[in-house]
Amino acid sequence: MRNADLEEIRDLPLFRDMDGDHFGNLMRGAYHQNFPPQVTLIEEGRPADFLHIVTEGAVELYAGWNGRETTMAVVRPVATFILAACINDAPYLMSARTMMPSRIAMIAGSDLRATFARDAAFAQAIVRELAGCYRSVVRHAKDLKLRASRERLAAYLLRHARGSGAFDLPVEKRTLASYLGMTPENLSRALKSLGPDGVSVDGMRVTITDAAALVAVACPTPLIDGGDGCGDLSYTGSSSNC
Amino acid sequence: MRNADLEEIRDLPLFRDMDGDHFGNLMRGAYHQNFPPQVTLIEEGRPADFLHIVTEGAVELYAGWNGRETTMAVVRPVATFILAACINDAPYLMSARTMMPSRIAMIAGSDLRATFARDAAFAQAIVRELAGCYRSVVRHAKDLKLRASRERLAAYLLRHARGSGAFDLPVEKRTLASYLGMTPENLSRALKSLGPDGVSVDGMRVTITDAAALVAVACPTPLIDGGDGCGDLSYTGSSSNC
DNA sequence: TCAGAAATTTGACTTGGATCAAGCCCCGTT
DNA sequence: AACGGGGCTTGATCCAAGTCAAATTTCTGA
Repeated sequence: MRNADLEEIRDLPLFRDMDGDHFGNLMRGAYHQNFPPQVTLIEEGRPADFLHIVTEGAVELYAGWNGRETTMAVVRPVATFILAACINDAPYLMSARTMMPSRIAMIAGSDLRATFARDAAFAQAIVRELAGCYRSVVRHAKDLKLRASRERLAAYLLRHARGSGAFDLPVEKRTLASYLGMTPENLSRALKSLGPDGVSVDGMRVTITDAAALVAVACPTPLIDGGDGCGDLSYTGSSSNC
Repeated sequence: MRNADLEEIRDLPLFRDMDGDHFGNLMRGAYHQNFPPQVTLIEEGRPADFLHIVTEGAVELYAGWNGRETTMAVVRPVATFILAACINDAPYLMSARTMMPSRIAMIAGSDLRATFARDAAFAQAIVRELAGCYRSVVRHAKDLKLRASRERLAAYLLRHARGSGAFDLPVEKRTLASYLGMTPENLSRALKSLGPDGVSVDGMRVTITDAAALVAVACPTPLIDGGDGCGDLSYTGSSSNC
């Protein structure tokens, strides 16, 4: 594994505070590979053999049932995913596929479990990580249960407008639709319907023309939209999606 | 605090393996109180001062937004709740109220954080607990996103039929409806509509008259319905709802 | 640069589920 | 036994969102 990659991984909150030797051991037993787009990395139901870390590209976490499929999250560098399944040595609850050419590091789940039993600092980091992930899914569930799809979309746009009033959607619209729990057709119409509420769309480019009006639709609250960290569709940086 | 209660709490997977002195210290700083029904124990948004443990009765975890409200889980003895908020020293994401006369133990969040930083076995137990809770909410989200309400209801009934074909609903129907993300009216109609699919209802009593037919509707799968532990509406025993 | 494929949008239509409004039933109280 | 209240059911209606189909734009690869 390249030194630059090792440093990036070491910098993650998950690994930052752990013992250096332990980190070294963990990484010695790790793989690091390039994958083309649209490759399935993980299939739900399979035993959780590896903790995955995206170092380049982007990975979609999704779940299926009875012929239907839904996007649960998108993971961007540098971040880990499916930590929880590895810790519990339980089957993955979500599948994962690359969305573009990606570079993925894989750490054996057994090594992970052995290490966190020995390294208190690592165990603490895992605790914080998992607690953050848990809260992130709770927010997602609240979003789904408490808001209508138009409101979810409005809130999503506000979460991503951060300061500047214009930004590019981080994923294809059909993926966004799936993440928000609606059909692409409905997303398209909902976007248009938000025109009078201060949203203008051109391709992937979204401009908030009237933040106050949009806020009135979305009623954003940190208890749903807030981030202590990981989770949302475009999250980039040092956190994980379990 | 009564010795019997202490032992019950000590028996939880969360506290079982930790150092005896640490457990003692934790409990010395803890409260244990009786509450009448319909008392609000926690309001979402408040700082997470205490880890709560139900030793008797039942507690509803719910969340609100913009005048709407939804039930997220019901916690029964002996189990903890809102662990994640305490660990992260972050605001509660859910409110909690007693559903009947209940007895609740409360452990100061600061004690909790101090102890898990010092006690590796405790940290490990927390890791497992949180991983289980995380997976439980992921299942809930998958249930909401992938199944229609009739299918969710069918799956719920199968989860609770465990062996015998008849059981009593563990909560009022309106609470069940809210948990399943539908209105009481819709639940009532959905229950009736499952008649031809092997469900007969009399008040709180549900009888599965044709499990195969119901399975055909629900398509149950461990990746949504499975339990590695906590979460569901009627879960009783040694686990938690973070 | 162009052909073909994929993604998005639009339109017409259907439907699952919400809403509103009675009415019913169970149950504990007086 | 009558009363009252809450929860549950039923019926009528409405609306958000899904489905199906076709047109259009965007992207991609030869």
